[in-house]
Amino acid sequence: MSSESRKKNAPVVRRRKLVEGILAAGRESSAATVMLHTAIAERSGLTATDTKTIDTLIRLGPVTAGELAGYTGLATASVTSLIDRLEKKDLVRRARDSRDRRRVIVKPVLERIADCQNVFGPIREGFAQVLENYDDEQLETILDFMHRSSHRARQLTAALTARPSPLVRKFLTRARSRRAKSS
Amino acid sequence: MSSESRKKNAPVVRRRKLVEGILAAGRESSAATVMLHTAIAERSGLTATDTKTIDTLIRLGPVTAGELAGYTGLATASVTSLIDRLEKKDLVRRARDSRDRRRVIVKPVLERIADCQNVFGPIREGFAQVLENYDDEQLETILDFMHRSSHRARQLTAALTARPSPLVRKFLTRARSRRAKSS
DNA sequence: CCGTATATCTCGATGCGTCGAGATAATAGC
DNA sequence: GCTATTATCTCGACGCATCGAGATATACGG
Repeated sequence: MSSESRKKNAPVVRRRKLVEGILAAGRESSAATVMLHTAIAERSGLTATDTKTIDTLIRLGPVTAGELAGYTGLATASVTSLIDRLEKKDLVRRARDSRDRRRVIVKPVLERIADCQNVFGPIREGFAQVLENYDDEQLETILDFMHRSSHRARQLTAALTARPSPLVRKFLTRARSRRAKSS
Repeated sequence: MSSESRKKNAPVVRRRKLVEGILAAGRESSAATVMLHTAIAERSGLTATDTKTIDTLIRLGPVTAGELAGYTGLATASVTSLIDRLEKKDLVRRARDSRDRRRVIVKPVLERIADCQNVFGPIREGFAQVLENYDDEQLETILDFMHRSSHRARQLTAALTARPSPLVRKFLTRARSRRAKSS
């Protein structure tokens, strides 16, 4: 954990600066990431909710419409039209659960998604180029860092989305939009 | 730059795997980032455009309303209400250009922004913790990587946003939303 | 001064995502 | 089989960001 105590002396300052720099760079970087994703979504004619949903589906695989409502925090009615939108673009497909035929299973159409993100062609290549600047050991570090930081990002997201309770959340949402109007 | 030629042999495979892993992790990570930002924005009652604008202002400093229209790709009417929204929350302030009093200079209220992102308190701390896993040299690598990759992200965003010409873009935008409806 | 160009704003309209409430279909218990 | 429950969908309405067109204010050239 802490291995800075046996260093000379100024190194502590150096480290502080490093950490500071990375945190700043992190903000820049995530802003850039968001912009990039926005651009991609716009190109594909997707909304923020759409891309969020697709990301979720990629991570979790097929889920039911109800579960999607849970993950996205949307009303079931909204989820229906969300699925409609995505299905129209063939990014997901509806399938009925054979066990419980009321259920709708939403499956991501991975080829189409990857394809639609063939925007990702140039992007992939672009980032691959960036990686050429590092040796294997450094890449290990980077990989490890990405895992850790994205894990942490998810934790933080969950904490923020923190629905104190499924119902209170509704209440808060309403209060929020009202506030925005009146003020 | 390239120092892999004097390595043994199987390392090539290992490197391919590493790069592959990082690219995959990168997608995961940026998805997580987007989600986190969405959550933050929602908490603050901001729209995607709002946060994008704020990011722009942080990077560029004060700009005129017209320039904002350029950067965001919005109509001037939209920019007006955009500034209204942000000003209402005191995240930006209007100031008249003394040289040309027609101009409205939009200044980010950095304290308020940082404050509003005091959501960033926990976030900052969260990521700082992640950094404790690495020694100084590794942090250097990470910092360098973040700079390079966010720079690349901006390039790619610019390429995507690529307005073939200021006017054609309008046309494309219209075509896009129309497509979404008819289909 | 006076007309033209520029920068922003106002206003009314539109599109889109979301929601609540009720409808529909399928399951589960008795 | 009948009823209560669950999962999703349909419908109508609403909020909000965006837009186009015209209004207002300022700058610039003659």
